[in-house]
Amino acid sequence: MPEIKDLEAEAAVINEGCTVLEVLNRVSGKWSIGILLQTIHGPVRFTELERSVGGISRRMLTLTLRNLERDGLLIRTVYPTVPPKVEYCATDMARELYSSLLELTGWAERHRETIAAARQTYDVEH
Amino acid sequence: MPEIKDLEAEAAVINEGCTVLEVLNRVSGKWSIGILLQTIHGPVRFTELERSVGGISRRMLTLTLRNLERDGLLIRTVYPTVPPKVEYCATDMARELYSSLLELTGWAERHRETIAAARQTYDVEH
DNA sequence: CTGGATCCCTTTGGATACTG
DNA sequence: CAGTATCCAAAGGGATCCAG
Repeated sequence: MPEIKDLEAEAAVINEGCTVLEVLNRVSGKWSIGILLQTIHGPVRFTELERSVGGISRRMLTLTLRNLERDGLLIRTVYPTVPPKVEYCATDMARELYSSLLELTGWAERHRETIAAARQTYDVEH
Repeated sequence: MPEIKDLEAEAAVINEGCTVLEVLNRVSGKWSIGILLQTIHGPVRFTELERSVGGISRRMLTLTLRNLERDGLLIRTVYPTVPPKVEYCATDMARELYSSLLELTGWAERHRETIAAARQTYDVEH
């Protein structure tokens, strides 16, 4: 069915798929987006995050912050005071990513009912 | 820092975050996007997918297909022949989702170098 | 051909205690 | 305050065998 040209396009699409997956892996963790949300309006401290991101454990907070920092989505600033003070703030790149993610929110809202209906149908038949 | 209005906006943002997470959970599996890609240009058979989506096991192919079907992203058509023939095809809703996901590809490409640099910096410091 | 069922390993994430 | 270290439970996913 597909011509040569189509196969080339197909290969490109597959590459796109890989990239999409890479992006998703950056933010698909259980807590990544929640943390990003909190840091997008300005610097936030560790303990603040621990409270505002409900239910997260210290370990996962640290791990997620490290990953986001490593991907250049978060800036970590240490103030050498006693007691220590550390602030996390989203980068411009992260804010831009967030905008793209809002696209997905739009999609979800537009199709909310269709999805619910599909679930309904599927579950009835199984 | 935030006024009342801002807190309201904040609450909305948090909800958005949840919705984004819901969407991501639909396609964040190891294979979901790869499968979606293959079914977006037309009906594809089970065995075709098994071959074209490299490295996937039968179990995961079945599971992922079921999830995508349940979310209304895939239509499963059974032809009551011998041997059986089943075709999977992306819905319009899925195609639309795919477009939104391409936004993320765009983001990734625009910031590819920045991300790599951040990785570099981070890894050197740790 | 299209799966379902089972077993097992790896990864992810939670709870808790400890430290500069 | 801001983590690190350790242990443990749950989920994700691969390999294999079986069935309509």
